Amino acid sequence: METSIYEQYQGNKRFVSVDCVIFGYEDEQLKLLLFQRAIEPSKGEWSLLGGWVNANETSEDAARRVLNKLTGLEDVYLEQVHTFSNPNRDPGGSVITVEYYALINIDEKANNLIKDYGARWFTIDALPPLIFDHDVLVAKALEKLRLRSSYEIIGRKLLPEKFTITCLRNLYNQIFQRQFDPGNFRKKILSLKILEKLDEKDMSESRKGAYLFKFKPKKQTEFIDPIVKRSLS
Amino acid sequence: METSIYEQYQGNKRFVSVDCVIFGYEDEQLKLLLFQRAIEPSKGEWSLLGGWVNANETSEDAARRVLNKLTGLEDVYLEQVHTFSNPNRDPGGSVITVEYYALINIDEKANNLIKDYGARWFTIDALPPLIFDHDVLVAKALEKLRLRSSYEIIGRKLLPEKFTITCLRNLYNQIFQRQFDPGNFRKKILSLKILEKLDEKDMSESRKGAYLFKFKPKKQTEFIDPIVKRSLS
DNA sequence: GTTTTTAAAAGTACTTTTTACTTTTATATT
DNA sequence: AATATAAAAGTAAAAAGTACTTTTAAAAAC
Repeated sequence: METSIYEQYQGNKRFVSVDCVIFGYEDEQLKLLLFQRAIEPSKGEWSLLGGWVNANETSEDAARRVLNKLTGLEDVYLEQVHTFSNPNRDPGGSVITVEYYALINIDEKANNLIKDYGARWFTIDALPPLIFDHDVLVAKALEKLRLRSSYEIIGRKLLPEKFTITCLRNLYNQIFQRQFDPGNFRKKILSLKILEKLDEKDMSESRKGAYLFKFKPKKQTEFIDPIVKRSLS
Repeated sequence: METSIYEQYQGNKRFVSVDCVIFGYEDEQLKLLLFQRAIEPSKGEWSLLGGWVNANETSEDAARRVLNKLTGLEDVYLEQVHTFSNPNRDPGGSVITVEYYALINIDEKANNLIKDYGARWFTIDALPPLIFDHDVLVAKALEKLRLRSSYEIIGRKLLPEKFTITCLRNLYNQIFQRQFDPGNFRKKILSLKILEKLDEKDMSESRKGAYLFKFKPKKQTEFIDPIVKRSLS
């Protein structure tokens, strides 16, 4: 099947892996799921969820496969972040890795499976030291998550089905590590008309209670003006 | 050097290549450099510039290496776009490719070298059929170029050192395939204070002549508010 | 040498969006 | 019935965006 010109390069074939930066949202905190590495080198240290890409699958297939094995979740939201190919990044061999971030709703049965693998959720401002270049991967994923969040109201996959505007705002506060103005945030979000107001209220946060919303079915009007302007200025 | 756990996976090693979407700007047109593929399969058909990633280099090194070989240019602006890993995307073998786009100034000596390789510049709205999934790669690169151009005034690498505002506007017209309002574009660009007005004028486009500008040294104030708002709306 | 022509450059008025607030509201708790 | 709380609505000023018009500089035509 492979032609001769390809054969000459057999010696240059590389290991290909995926690494997943798994974001979750729990207790009003943006969290990240980390694992204690099961194999040498650096066995036992904290790392992102990784896995090999088999010869007959795409890197995204591989990411879904490892995510599913560890959490049981299907249909996880995945976005490719970047590919790292420094031959020395992994002391175990010349591994090229394709990075993804995943957004998952922590309030799912997933947590049981996660425990079996010695995984733990960490808040993003208190991460332990990570193996290899995984701190760089985390930074890159967060950057990409911020970029996406500024063009699209993410939350569909991180929040429970019903949520308050305050809850969504808090998620954005976490992602951007700043405090959005409650009134202005509400006005902006509602002006996008991507949420549907329900008759139910959440009474846990105030006397008055806050109406619950849910996302309208994903379709048109998904992308918007940047939520956060002035990228750097 | 490689540990046993890695060795088990030798069979899953993959060919790794890079593909470069090379953008240039000439005759007020955004162009793309394409090559007639030198090896089977699909020999002779138009394709992006590609090459193998050697075991001891990063994909970016590889991209720079092949770009330098074909154009003689150093310090080309490169941005990683996406990684494609469908095992069937290349009929010649299970090749995973890391895509980059490059911005180069066509008015350079490069063109001589380019000719030796049977390469040609095509305007982006009149591309020939491309091999494999290269049309997808082109679309992805253009999308990324647009995203970047909306946050940063690109042009440093595509335009000659001295240029008029009209010239920069035309580049943006090309990138976004729309007509920006001359007055508003000028006002916006100048408000960013990233350009330095020169005493020279370009007299080729009008009686009055247009002042030439150059980019201020790259430093602060590189990222800006989106130039193009309402990503999709 | 005056007029014409051209695109550059500046200006203008209007609309929309953002920002930093204040006020009102609904309801559990005191 | 009064109080306290965060939700929700409202408001006014500033900034930014948009769709234009006017003025300007200089080459070319008359």
